[in-house]
Amino acid sequence: MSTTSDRPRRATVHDVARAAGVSRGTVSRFVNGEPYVSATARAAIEEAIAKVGYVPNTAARHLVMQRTETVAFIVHEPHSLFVEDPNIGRILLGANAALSDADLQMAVLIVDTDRDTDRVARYLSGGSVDGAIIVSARAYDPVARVLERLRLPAAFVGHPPGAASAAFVVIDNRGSARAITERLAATGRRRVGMIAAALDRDSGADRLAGFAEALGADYDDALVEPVALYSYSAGREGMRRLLERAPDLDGVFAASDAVAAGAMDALRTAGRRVPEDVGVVGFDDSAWAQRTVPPLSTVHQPAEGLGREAAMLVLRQLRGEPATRDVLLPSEIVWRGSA
Amino acid sequence: MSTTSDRPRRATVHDVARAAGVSRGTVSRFVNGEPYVSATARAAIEEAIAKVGYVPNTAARHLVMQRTETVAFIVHEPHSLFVEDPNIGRILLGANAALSDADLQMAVLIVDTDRDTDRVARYLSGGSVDGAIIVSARAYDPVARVLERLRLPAAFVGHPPGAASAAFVVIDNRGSARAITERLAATGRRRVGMIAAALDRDSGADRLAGFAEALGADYDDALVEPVALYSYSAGREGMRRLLERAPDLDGVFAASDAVAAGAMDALRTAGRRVPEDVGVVGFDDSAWAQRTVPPLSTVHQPAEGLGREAAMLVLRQLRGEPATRDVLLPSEIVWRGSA
DNA sequence: TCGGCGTGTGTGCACGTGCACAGTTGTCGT
DNA sequence: ACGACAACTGTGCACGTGCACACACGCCGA
Repeated sequence: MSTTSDRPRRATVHDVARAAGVSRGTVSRFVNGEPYVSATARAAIEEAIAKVGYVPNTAARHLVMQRTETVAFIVHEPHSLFVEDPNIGRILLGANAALSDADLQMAVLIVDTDRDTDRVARYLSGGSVDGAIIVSARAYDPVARVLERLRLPAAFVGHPPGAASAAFVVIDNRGSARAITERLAATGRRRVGMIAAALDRDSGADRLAGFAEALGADYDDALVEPVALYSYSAGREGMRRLLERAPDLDGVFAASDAVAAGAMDALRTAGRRVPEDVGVVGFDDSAWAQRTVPPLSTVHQPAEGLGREAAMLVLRQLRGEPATRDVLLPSEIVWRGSA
Repeated sequence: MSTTSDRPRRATVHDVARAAGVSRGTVSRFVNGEPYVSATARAAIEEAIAKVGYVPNTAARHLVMQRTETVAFIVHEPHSLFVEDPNIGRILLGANAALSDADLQMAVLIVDTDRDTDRVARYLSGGSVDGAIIVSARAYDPVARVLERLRLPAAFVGHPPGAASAAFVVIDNRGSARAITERLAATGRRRVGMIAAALDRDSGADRLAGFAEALGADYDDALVEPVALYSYSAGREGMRRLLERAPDLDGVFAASDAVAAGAMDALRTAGRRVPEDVGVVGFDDSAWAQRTVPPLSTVHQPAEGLGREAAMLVLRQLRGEPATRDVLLPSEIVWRGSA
């Protein structure tokens, strides 16, 4: 006798109809809040529902409605970073809040290996979701292509890869990077470097572009150290290498707060004081920023807002409203003690 | 014309059957890998599936199979902590990996407000999931009661609340707390205090019990500072208050690494050196532990393993196997520089 | 008195699948 | 030559719901 089979049979609309002495149709109308249900019927059905413990069957409803009331939240990121990067968690929470308010469910899909890609593509094709929110997709993301082929309402956090004609929500990475680099330079730094992360994504490339723009003629290729991920360990290693190459460096723009925290660790190990010897600025204003010593000067990024707005974009498409194509959220510099 | 309606009609088993010149039944058998499908039929169906781009409809399958191939991952935690606590993310990843391997989906449900509780209870009752993994449920958790009423296969990370007859996976919080407190005391500390968090949960209460056990006759109520959450800010505030009350304190056991990190911040602000003036130990061995200065001595908790084992417990129940009632995962002390 | 209308109710069909069952072949042993 | 049996295929029903449609009733104006 399996645990599954001795689970109590779930009550259906038939059971309610029988208990209330009306027909299935009337129960259905009541449940969906339609008009043309008499007061006596209402009362009888209400009581019957409570008595038999009726809850509409989701699968049956999905089948007939051709809707699942579920939106996929796709994170295209190594597992380790999903845990480490507080931004992703905050984006997820923002999206979840907006979807919950609209009574939609969220299905979290974490894409790391190629096997995951196949699994997710199959899942999306199976009609299990009405739409999708995609975080940190890279160039020529196969999942993004599947989404486009299915014409599934979607919204990207960050610029969509390739020429995808999809909605997205962003902050001005380039302008913000330029602004904070200028501010760092204005503290009197002569040799300013950058630990540039995730250059295969727009966010990473734009932050580097803004950095270069700010320095203008002073920009020096040799002071840019590219690393793969927005992670603590990448920041530490990057800083170590950069310091070897340019020991006279007196300012660093790290592509994210996690990277900056790692960089500060490497600077400390190398015996440099922050901010006396080297000024450090980051990007994101995540939980990292307030817990480094000294606290980090950085660009505040409204992570929950990004998630919420992305969810809104999907919801609007679901309602058939003309898509607001892209949303730009404001970001601002937060100056603390690290520079 | 809504965006929804001009989405291409999805191919069904009928379309495949027509294109391959066979009947629905044969296609169904092929798709589900059943025997009794001729080689010629196989080839024709395979080609037809590729041609029309067929993917089985999830909702229809769920309806007829009375199974959704989905397991809920329920986090009963304030939103802020979901982002801050790396443990939850790691538990989630471990569970997700195990479920993915079994080709099951994961639905993340975050319960914070009472409104969330209702929403989640409704969702679970709707038959949308085959089972559930519950993280950090508190005493008399209404969601846990719903689960029990529905007889839904479930597994708790940590002890289930109340007298729920559910499976769970834990570490030995009490024994580990005792061991690390003894080790801390053995470094010659005379006045050892504790910042005790989340006493309304077994994990929190057990860690306090282990602490008291270790000190034995030396245990002093006045050196225990209770705080609500396993959070950085709670740790900082708790340490501040504890230090006011007991300035002669020379050792602290913090109930989690995040709490310990906050405590170290407060100690630094108060001008105490770690570990010279005050020895600090934590619990979890999360990302926090390796990034405090100095790095934290703590209890290593196999967070991903907890998630994976919880998923396994649910999977076993789903297969109708007799439930392994509880799993105890090993934990060990990691000694670094903070004590 | 009768047609029309607004209100309330019941019934059949469709959604796309899995599965039990009933056929239809062909082969092999007696 | 004929039944038994294996290999394969097609058809009807069920899963639980929403929706279109048909129908029943009371009331009002002509």
